[in-house]
Amino acid sequence: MRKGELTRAAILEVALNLASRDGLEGLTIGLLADRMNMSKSGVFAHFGSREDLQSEVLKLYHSNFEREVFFPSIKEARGLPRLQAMYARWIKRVTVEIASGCIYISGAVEYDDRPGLIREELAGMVRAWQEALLRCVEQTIAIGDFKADTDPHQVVFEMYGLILALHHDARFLRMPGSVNRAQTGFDRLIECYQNPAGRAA
Amino acid sequence: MRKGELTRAAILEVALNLASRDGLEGLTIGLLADRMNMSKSGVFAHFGSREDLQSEVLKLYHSNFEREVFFPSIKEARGLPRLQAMYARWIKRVTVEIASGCIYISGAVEYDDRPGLIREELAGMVRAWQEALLRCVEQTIAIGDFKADTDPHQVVFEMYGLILALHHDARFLRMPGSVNRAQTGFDRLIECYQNPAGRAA
DNA sequence: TGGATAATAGTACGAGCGTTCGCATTTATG
DNA sequence: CATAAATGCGAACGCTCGTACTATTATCCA
Repeated sequence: MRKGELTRAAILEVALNLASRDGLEGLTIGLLADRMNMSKSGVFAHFGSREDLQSEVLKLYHSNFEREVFFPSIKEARGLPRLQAMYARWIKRVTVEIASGCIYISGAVEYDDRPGLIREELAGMVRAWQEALLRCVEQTIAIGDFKADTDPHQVVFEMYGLILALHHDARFLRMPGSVNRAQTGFDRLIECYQNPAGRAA
Repeated sequence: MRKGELTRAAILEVALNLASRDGLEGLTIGLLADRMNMSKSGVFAHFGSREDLQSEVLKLYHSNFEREVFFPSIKEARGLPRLQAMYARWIKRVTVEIASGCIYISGAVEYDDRPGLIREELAGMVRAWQEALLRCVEQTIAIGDFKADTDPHQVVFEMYGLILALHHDARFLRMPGSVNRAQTGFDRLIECYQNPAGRAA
């Protein structure tokens, strides 16, 4: 019982690395077994199916994302400080993932036309993150850090775009300076929507 | 001689559709043969290898992109009008591709860590498009439509981000209103960088 | 420490992959 | 019309995939 859970966790960690590089659809039990110095069936026995394995990897990625980006940020003060913290931690994470790959981003492409459990789970997680951003922007408006006529969906849309561009230019095109551009774009975004009167609260 | 080139072109068109949906790596000779009502070997005989097939599909996609987006836009007047035309046609194309898939975008994820001919070709095309945008932005600055201290790379970066966000939200998350947000974001971008004095030319 | 149980290895299967090759058929040309 | 070339089919190869089933080995608890 104890040993099993241990190796299962070890398998999942290696699987997360492989899936980050090759995508969840590129994750293969054979390669995973090689990396673990185990037999295919030995690895497979820990999961009911490949889809199960993918789902567990996805959940692991999600909880890592929450731990590194979301949870630390909501400790910041509501409004602009919290929004900036979210974005800063997000960029920090994606910057690391330029080398390893980002499952939220690669998964969005892999599963944009592939129905099934993984697609639904992944879309749920991405939507949850966007909604967390949305709530934060709404609070930023309500507090008075952003202008009252700000469209919160628009802000989230553009934030996501900056991150996607960062991932694209840095990881695919290997372009230097992308991190700075993602930050500059966010600064300009804030400047545009910021309330000149300052917060009313 | 004649018949061969004809079916080859027909194969490439179907292959482009499949690759748009499933990605260039998801393109399979077996499925392609089914769609063509041909045998696998019959399809294969038109190309030296699968990589050749992928490369030809990619070139076909590229020339379609140029024909629909780039070439019509450079007929517009240099500066802001041309930049706006480029973006408008780009959005129009991606809007259609929300249903079919965009190979530039899916390919960027598929090949971000997969070295080889296809990666190099794809990266070259994407870089060429970004450089075309870059030149256009530089002209927009030189003409005086944009402020003189505008960073052209930053503008291209943000334009690309808006398109990526559009593709992500509309195709993966099936979110309505994404096209409008991509347009709104571009309008705000122009407003930020536009020269208040107007063009000096 | 012994016996139940969990964990892993080994093997095999059927399917799909890209690719090769020989043969039939269609096509274009003298 | 005949003939040479172009074209496509069918079968097979070696490989990898996910998965199922059976042994064997390691682990845990009484």
